[in-house]
Amino acid sequence: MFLEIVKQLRQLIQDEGVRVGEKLPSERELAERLQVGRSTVREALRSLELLGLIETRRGEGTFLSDFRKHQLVELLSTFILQESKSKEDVHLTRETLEKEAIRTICQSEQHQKHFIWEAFLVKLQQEPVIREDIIREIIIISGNRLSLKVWFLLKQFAGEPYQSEMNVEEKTIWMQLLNSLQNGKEQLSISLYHEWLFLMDRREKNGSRSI
Amino acid sequence: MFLEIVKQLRQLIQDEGVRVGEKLPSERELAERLQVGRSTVREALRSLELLGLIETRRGEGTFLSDFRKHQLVELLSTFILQESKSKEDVHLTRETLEKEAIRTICQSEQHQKHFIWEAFLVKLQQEPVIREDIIREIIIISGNRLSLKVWFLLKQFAGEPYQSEMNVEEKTIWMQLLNSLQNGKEQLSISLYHEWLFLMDRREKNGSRSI
DNA sequence: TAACATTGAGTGGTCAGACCACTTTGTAAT
DNA sequence: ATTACAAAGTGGTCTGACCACTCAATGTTA
Repeated sequence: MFLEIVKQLRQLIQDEGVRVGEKLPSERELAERLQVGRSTVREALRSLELLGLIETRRGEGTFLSDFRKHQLVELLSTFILQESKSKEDVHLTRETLEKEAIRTICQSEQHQKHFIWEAFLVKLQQEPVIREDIIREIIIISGNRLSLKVWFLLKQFAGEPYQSEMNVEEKTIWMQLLNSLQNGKEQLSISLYHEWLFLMDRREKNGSRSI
Repeated sequence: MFLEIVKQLRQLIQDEGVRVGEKLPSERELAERLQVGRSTVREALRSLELLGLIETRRGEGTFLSDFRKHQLVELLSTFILQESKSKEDVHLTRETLEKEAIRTICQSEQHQKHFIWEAFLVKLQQEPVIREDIIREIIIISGNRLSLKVWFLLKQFAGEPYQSEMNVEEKTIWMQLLNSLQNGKEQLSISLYHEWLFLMDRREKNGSRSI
């Protein structure tokens, strides 16, 4: 069973003391050492590669990669999102993550530290202001990397409105929201966020009011 | 690249409308249809198998399996969850989804319909009361299938506390929470939920107070 | 007719060998 | 010393060949 090979590979990596970034034995050598065919070794290696545990470079070899780069979310998303036909669900879940980021920021002491808002302010003041950039900044500030990853994926599925830029109305709201966040006013922040959503919604229905 | 084949396989599954438990085309047929060698198809299939997305039975064929059975968690958790920050992220994201479900229920008109609460009540009144079942019911009622799926995955990472049963204290809170939900009281519901989280937290630190 | 045994087609599991494209390294010519 | 070329090594892919197994059609027997 090729699962056995996966196991043996892990054992071999451990015994050999292969460290992150270092090279593994070649496929042909592994096949000989594990006493199996090369194709069997490859099936195991490709599985580990799909998981993001190893990295292969043609002509060079196979390397142990940093598993902090794991592709868990990416992988699962392709299978989860495929059946979730409802765009509405994607939207709602994405908005959930955004709102929670806002709440987290307000409830933590983070919002008091001025330097945190620097990047945010810069993005909001320069032209053009891309929605995606602003929201991403908010989630980064909230500090939950997993949320950020999930959000990033959902955003890709959500498509349009995020890739375009904010109009004057939206920017006004976000300036208020920034202020509200800095003062840790949760209720007000959420209200402003909802107000922004409402604006986006109307814009989408009315057609090309943007740009 | 074999990643391309993984992608194409997904597409094929979708186009063909293969459902969970049903049989996929044979490796030889797939090779012919995708215009690649059988070994390449196998590398892709074995990867999906390691993820638990398909199941192969010698002499019979390859079958689409329920993604909920995937062993990804077991495989990756040893690598990923070593940093305590990761664990915390998982917890927080999971709680985010749970809270949002509560909010959604309160804000919709759903909570007024009595029949919705039947399954919930049954689960809460019978013994033993498994935490996981209750929360799942809440998210189902909220109606966001995508959230449910993401939550399901995170729950597996979260591990312990969810698989055991509630004690008397917890059940009391949940009876109140149920009542609060039925009346659409958002603030109160969230407060009760937080109270429950606090209880779980304390229980975890104090050790084996449950069962 | 019913129960059993046999056979063959189809399937995944594995292997060996052959190319290909690419990278690295060693070697020879300049 | 630099450059140009050749060779070895590596992953990527395909082919064909077995094996072990399952299942269903077929044939055989009671």
